[in-house]
Amino acid sequence: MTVGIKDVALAAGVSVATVSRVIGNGPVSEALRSRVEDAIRATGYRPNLSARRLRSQHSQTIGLIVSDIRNPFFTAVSRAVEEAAYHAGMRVILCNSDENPERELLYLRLMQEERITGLIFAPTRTTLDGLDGIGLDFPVVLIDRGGPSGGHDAVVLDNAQAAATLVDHLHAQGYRRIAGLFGNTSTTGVERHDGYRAAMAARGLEADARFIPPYAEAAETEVARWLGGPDRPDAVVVSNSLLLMGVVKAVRGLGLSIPGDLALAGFDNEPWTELVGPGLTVIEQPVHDIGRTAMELLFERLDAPARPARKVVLSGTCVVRGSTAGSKSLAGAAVP
Amino acid sequence: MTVGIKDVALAAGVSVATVSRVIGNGPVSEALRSRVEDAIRATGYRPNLSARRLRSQHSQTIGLIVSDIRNPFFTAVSRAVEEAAYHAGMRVILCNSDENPERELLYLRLMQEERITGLIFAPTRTTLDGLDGIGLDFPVVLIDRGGPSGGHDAVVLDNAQAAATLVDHLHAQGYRRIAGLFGNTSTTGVERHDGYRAAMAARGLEADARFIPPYAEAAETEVARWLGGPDRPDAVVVSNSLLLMGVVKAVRGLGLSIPGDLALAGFDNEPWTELVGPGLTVIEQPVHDIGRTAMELLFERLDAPARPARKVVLSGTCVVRGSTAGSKSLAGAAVP
DNA sequence: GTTTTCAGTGTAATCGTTTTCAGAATGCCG
DNA sequence: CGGCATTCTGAAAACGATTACACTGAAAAC
Repeated sequence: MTVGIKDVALAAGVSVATVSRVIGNGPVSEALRSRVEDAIRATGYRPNLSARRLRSQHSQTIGLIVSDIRNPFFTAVSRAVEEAAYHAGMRVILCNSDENPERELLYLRLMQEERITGLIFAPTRTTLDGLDGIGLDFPVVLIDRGGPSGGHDAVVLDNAQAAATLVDHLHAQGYRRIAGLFGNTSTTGVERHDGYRAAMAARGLEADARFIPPYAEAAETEVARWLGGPDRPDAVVVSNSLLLMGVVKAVRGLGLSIPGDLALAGFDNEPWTELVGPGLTVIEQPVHDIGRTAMELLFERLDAPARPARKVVLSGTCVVRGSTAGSKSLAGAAVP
Repeated sequence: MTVGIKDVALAAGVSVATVSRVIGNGPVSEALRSRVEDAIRATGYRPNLSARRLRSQHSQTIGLIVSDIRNPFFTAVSRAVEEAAYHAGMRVILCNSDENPERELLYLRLMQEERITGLIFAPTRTTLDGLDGIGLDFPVVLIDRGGPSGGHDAVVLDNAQAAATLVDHLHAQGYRRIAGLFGNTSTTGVERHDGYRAAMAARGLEADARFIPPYAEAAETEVARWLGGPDRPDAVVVSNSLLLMGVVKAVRGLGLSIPGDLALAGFDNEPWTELVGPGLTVIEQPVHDIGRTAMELLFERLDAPARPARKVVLSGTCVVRGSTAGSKSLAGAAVP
């Protein structure tokens, strides 16, 4: 038989209300408080969170839905979120959607049943579009995928600018045939593509972009074909680290060198990017800040439900490494 | 006002019991069932999980405590666990202990308050020792760190054998001065060290092992010092991927080459190990199997609480890559 | 034709807390 | 010394579901 608040009350010779007040730091005389605390220790009492949540109507729980926790970006964000949550005395429910709208719906439903306090969510494009129609009764903060400033708070990277930075950097290093490889499920891919395209246009270069599914294998086969074809690029901007990995594999598979045969620039400064080949040039996202800011937005929203939605745009830092060191193209460009 | 089971009952013209039975697939006539289902849809009713758990005394929740979800090993395991859990209609509570015994205690307490059904746990050595004294009222399955076959179910890698495999492989490639670098917080470090030491002894080689805190930086400085010292090894067996990363950094920082100046063999076949330098030789752990097996053990334990504890030992696969390609030592060994 | 089953349904008790409300005790003031 | 805040404390009513139990009517068994 598990010990409940009644048993503690009995042991301490007080009412259950008093025990509850001791736990919740309510007004209790010192004498009783210590008697109750002794009783709690003696009985090994642990409050039942389900009962507590039911009665108090506070779940003290925030939901976190990401596409895949194995993506280091989300791993890092989730740690930041959890840290902030536990500091605020809250719990986190983590769900992996696998970029699958059905699973997202399933988990949104779960969140409602858990009566969560608020949600931090990195939705697919399809779910993002229908989000307002679902009738969620808790605030939502979008991360990573902001969308076109819908009615929700959001914290995102300045994707367009980051992509443009990479293009500019490659251009400055003398590369001209700069291709782009983007994931096709999230809005980040779209935004980064836009930035890429704009920067290319600004330089008077011809854009050559492809959208593919967010798997390393997809990138690998795509790039292998690309490098064998007629429109062979001499540099590639890659939309995320998973795809970047695929590209590296393809290049190595073909026995080509980085940056000699193909320069590479991507997103997410993961530890290994420093160690691969000459080091990979990447945009470093402020992952921890993203998680923390999302929690801040959420808390502020809970404080003031009526305030207009805000979108926080953080900018990334360009970490330059050997994978974009100039360049035979530079020499080539000097010829004519 | 949130809609409760009463509102649904009212809308459908039935009692709350009937609504509850519809939800729980209890015995209800077809006519009423569809009327209730319509009412649920119409009202947008979502059952309150706290209430349900309180009354039914089933939390349908399993706990998962790991040291750090950013460690790809645990990331992968957690996905496997979640997958199995959601298949069984259960939820997962994930906690990061950061290898900190205090936090572990904190989270164990949380688990009790959540009245979880069972726990999957990768404990530090200190917590493992005191685990029986805590009086947990749910079954525990240990992962990654089994300990000396305590009273708990566990699923672990055959660490000693895996480490020995790496030593044997390095020996076969002609290396003789084979050092070992191990994490000092978990039992895995200890077991891998034992395997390393035994294999070295069996070959008549002198072991040279060091235990360090589980951070890449620690490995980096340690190895930098090591390579500058008099006992400079020509190969290193490294206990986990975080440390392995540190070692690679150190070697590159010193401008040395792999495997020319130092051969490397480690644990965990993460995607990037294939891409670094000539590729890193590693022991691949069956991460997904570990998670799945842990859940299976847990379910079986729930079925049969009395059955004696079982320890499942899985073996890893040695993935050979360039970082252990033989070797100037081989030439050296041929001289005398 | 009467008695048993039995499937389907409703009523009310229950899970373990928090919280409202009212009462008891204390101190202060006039 | 009586009245009035002020502070603690306890009894009892929620919270929103599940489930034990009693009941109904129809079908089956005698």
